[in-house]
Amino acid sequence: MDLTERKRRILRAIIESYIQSAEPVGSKAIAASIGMEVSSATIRNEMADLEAMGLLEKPHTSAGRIPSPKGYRFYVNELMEAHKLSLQETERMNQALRLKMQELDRVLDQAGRVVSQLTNYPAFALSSGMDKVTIRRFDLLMVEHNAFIIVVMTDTNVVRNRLIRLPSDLTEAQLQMLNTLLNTTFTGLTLAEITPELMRVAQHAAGEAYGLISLVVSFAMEVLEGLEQRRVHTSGLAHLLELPEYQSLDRAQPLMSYLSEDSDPARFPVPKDDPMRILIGPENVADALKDTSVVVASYDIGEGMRGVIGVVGPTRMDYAKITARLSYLAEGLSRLFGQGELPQGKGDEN
Amino acid sequence: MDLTERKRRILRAIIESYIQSAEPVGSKAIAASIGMEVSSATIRNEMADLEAMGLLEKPHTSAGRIPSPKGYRFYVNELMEAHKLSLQETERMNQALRLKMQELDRVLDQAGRVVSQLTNYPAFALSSGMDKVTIRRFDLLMVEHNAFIIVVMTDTNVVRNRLIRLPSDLTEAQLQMLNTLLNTTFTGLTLAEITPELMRVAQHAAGEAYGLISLVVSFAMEVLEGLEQRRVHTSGLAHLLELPEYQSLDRAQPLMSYLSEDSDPARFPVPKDDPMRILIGPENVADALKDTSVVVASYDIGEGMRGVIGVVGPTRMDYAKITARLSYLAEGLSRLFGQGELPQGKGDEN
DNA sequence: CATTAGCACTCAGAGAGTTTGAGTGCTAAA
DNA sequence: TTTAGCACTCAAACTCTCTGAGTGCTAATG
Repeated sequence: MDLTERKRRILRAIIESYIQSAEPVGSKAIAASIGMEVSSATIRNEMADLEAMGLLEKPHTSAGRIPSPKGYRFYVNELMEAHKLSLQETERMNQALRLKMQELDRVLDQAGRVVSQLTNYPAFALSSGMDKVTIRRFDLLMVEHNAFIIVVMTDTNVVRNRLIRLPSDLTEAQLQMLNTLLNTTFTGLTLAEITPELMRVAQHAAGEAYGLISLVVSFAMEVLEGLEQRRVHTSGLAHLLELPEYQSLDRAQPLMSYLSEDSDPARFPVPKDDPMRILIGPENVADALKDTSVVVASYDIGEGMRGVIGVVGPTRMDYAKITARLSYLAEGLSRLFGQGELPQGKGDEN
Repeated sequence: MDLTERKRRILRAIIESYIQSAEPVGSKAIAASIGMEVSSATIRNEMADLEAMGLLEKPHTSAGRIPSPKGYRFYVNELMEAHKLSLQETERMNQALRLKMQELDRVLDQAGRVVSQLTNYPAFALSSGMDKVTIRRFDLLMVEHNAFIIVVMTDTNVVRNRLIRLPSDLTEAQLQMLNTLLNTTFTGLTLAEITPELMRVAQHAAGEAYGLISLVVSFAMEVLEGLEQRRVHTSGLAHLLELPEYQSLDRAQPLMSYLSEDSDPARFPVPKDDPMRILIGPENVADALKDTSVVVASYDIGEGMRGVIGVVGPTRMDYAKITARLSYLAEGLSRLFGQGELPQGKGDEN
């Protein structure tokens, strides 16, 4: 798609004006806005050309033009200039990143929330799961004569624990034995490899403490399961209602519902290769997103996992600004706990 | 407030009709609905009386009547009959409760989500924090020569852990020493009692390993802090838009925003004594809730904490149904982990 | 040949006026 | 005390008209 320099300038002016105002743009306004010595009639001719190429469209005969999805795509690929982040903006994000991030879940939630506040669009955050995680070691800590703590660590350095209370008493020696048995039998196995047969064999070996084995192992399995699971967090949904395109309930409601039912991570696009991806209108697979745009960025969470944060908005969203912020934040997050090391030297992997 | 039996029946019929339809109720409809041998004119007279008492109001002269907040209050206190839960409903809730509940945070989230799905109204869930929690014990587990796990257990039986990686190596003996020092110095203290002076003393005692002390203790402090914190989860916001009273954006938007900014738990009402509380329209403190009703139930989370779940909706919400469901769920939650014991014998306190 | 001025044409949206019908309050009779 | 009857009210829906921003086309211009 080749365009003369003038057409490019006009297209760009139209898109940027429409991004601002959400109102169809007329030839006169453009003639005035670009500092060029051409009349509105000329602009009209150019606009007709751009429309013929499929880059613009008309809501109706006597309105101005609005960009088509194809137009946005061209803008994003060729016309858009990188948005410079203000000091204020980066400071805001840095501050958000510095928050105490205790659990992965909470980090995601937090990340989504920050993005949403920063962009004034709804945001979502999800983690892509892993399915070859194994348990690296078990530790059993005696607490009282009838209670102990299971500590389980995976090969991806995730540590989880649970307190177990028993109806009967337990000796330190028993616990020790159990511990050894667990570490020899159940380490290095993926969730799928922990079979009922294996369980039966282990229970047999455990003698008296055979009931405890299944207790501990089922906890370990829960942990592995939890790591496989992908969860989505959405936030800032209410921002939708502030946008002129969602003043009509008919348009807001379906999208709103779609985004709220955040149970299914599959419905959210995940960038394949690139760290950042923009999906404009019909480029989205999901029907409910057909006339919205989605910008997603991915970041390294360490432990072999990648996190994804994204923003959903009308097709006329300010791509330059959004991509700048999103990628800054994604980078920050990568840095933050991609290495398992926080700037302050806190290695939180819980 | 004394009413004749007939007035009671009429008021109840009006309220229940309005709960269903959200449309002002006319005298004729009522005359037909209650199986009574009276004409609409009589009903009109009675309605005029009820209006004089402040139980009903008119949106405008030529419309039917709608209940006033006072009317709802009367209904809730005296007229409402307990809603019977269907087998299907209880089954649905039981199923939700049976879900694997790993972390408190997730439980809250889940509880709110279930309520919201069950009632078709937005729901919120929050935990009221504790501030006299202390650390009961520390355990340090060596993982590699330069990494160990901190396991911390509070007097409320919450167990948390973190993996720490060090730039330098560490001996088992050092770790042992550290462990003892921590257990003698920092157990039994609330967050406020862990003073900088105490830290300095301990660091001095730790000799070589003085840097590690602050690492571990600051993690412990984070844990205590986390338990003090109250967090809110809202869900099902999109349901608002399905209701006729929120078809106008002007009404939906402020409420939506209010509920979305879930950072501040203070904005959500917490029932003081009763296990269940109903706040009708202006009975709410927050301005944004002035013409909505809120139903909240609290439940025991064990560990001396109480959880709160609630539903927000228009004043005409179906109080009978909502209270029934909410209290069933709250009871279930209390049972579920109030005792620290799950039905299946899983004592999850992570 | 590209550009421009001029003009007729289009059409969504705002505003004004009209109609409709559900519902009320009052009065007089049962 | 209840009821039938009737005049009255008023929001909501509908229709009609007007307005003005914006277009496309044509003919003139450099």
